[in-house]
Amino acid sequence: MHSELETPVRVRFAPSPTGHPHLGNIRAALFNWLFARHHGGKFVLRIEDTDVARKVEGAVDTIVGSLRWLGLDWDEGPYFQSQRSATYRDIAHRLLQEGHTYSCYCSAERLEAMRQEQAKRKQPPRYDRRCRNLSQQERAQLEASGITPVVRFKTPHEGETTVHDLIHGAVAFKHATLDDFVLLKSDGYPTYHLANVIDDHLMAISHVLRGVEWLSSTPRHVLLYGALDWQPPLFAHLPMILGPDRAKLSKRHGAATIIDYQEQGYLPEAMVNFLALLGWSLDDHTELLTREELIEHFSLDRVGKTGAIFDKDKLEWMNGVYMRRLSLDEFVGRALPFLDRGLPESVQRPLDEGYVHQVMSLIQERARTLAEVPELTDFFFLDDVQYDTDLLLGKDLDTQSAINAITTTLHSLQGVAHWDASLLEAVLRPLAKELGLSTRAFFGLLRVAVTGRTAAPPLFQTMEVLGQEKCLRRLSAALQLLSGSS
RNA sequence: GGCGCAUUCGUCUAGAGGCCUAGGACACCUCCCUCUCAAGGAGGAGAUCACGGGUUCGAAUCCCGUAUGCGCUACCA
Repeated sequence: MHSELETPVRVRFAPSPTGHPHLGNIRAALFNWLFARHHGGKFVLRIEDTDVARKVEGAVDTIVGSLRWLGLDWDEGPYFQSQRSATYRDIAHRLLQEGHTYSCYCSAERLEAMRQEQAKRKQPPRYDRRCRNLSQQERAQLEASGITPVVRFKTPHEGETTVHDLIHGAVAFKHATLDDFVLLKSDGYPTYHLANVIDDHLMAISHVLRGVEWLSSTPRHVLLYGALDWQPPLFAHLPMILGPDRAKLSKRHGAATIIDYQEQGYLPEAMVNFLALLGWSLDDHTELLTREELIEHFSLDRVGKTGAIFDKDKLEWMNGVYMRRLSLDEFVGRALPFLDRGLPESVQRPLDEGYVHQVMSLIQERARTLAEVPELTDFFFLDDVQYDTDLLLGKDLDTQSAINAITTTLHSLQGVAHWDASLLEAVLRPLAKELGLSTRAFFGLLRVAVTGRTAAPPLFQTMEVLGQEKCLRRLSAALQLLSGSS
């Protein structure tokens, strides 16, 4: 075991481009990044694209895009394992010469049949090592038949390997429960086990921080390091992020990729804060931490062991907090793309920036995500508002008094010279009294008339932003509606 | 089936033998503020610390079993 003082911290995020990175992957990336930044070390990005068949087009772009969006900058890479085949072959060759591996000619069909047989007999499915002790002659024969072999590792039959995990402590695995795993596939590409060990060593990775689903294969890696006579890195297996059903998070659980959250209007800084708290905590009360605080305090010994269900409600709350903390300009800048995309077609583009500013100042503290900004504010941008006439009438407001109230309001507002919130309030509040209506009923009526909805930003400010002309027009329209229905 | 890991309020978590009649946060409920909605403030409900045995004067914390969940068990990563 080496000390942290002598070895510079180098960690890596090594996703495979077999799909878009989901929250679990990204959380692993975040922890690696935080660990690197905390220790002043390096964060390396490596793409593990050794599975040609499962490769997904565009996945690398999403990986890069996700990291960029969250601000997880890397110091080296991306390295692509698909471009390092020669290295893996060389080292596999060395392993073969040193007697740590052997070629296996078994067909997929035979392996499948073997596994079925084992399952039937309730035996653990494991390669039966048929090719491990082939005679020279048998080997030559198989070689001549044109079969391209895979290369397997000679796992010791006896003994055990103990993995020293920084989070879980010592975990022992009996060699008898491991099988002769494949190092080189018949297509010439290495398996994860080989490529991962070689690259981590060659790239001088000091700490491997990865999901706990890798814990079971770590003894194989440790065995490989031993065979190569290399010093293994330190391991830390991170707890899993679970779906609401407590199963490993996947596409089945709906929004699982980080890009989904970007589209749903979450702020990257909120996302980082939230993800950091999934499996890590500072103390018994701190929930909100800036990126700098996260870097300053992050440590492996405060990483938990238990899988965490992703709690979207809490994310929403946290996102709201971050949205409210933004300066108005900043908020407008972030909301603009969502408005552009989310507002009805009928709204004239480009949006008037000054007007957007005024509107945004009214809903900044009300929105929990950027994606809900358009629906929260569309009435500010539309020419007319549609709503159910019934909304105008409350429990203590009949049609006649509503008509009366709006008519009076229209009169009072017609001549208002300085259309601003305080003046509107100065005019309308006394009016409620005159009309014998509660402010609740009266302002509620006006709110529906002017915005088309029962929940909106404060009435007077809303009216100020909407402007005199639009307000009067909508008030008149409400009057029409009421007259028509009576 | 085998191997491994995990198990504290619905959820995220604090807790590293006495500070715990278990703390915080989200969600939920009530009240206050109030023109509605948010935000904010004050309260509330919510966990026999999976269960059973030990160890100890004393256990959520240590040990051993059991149960449950999850992961791995591929020429996937």
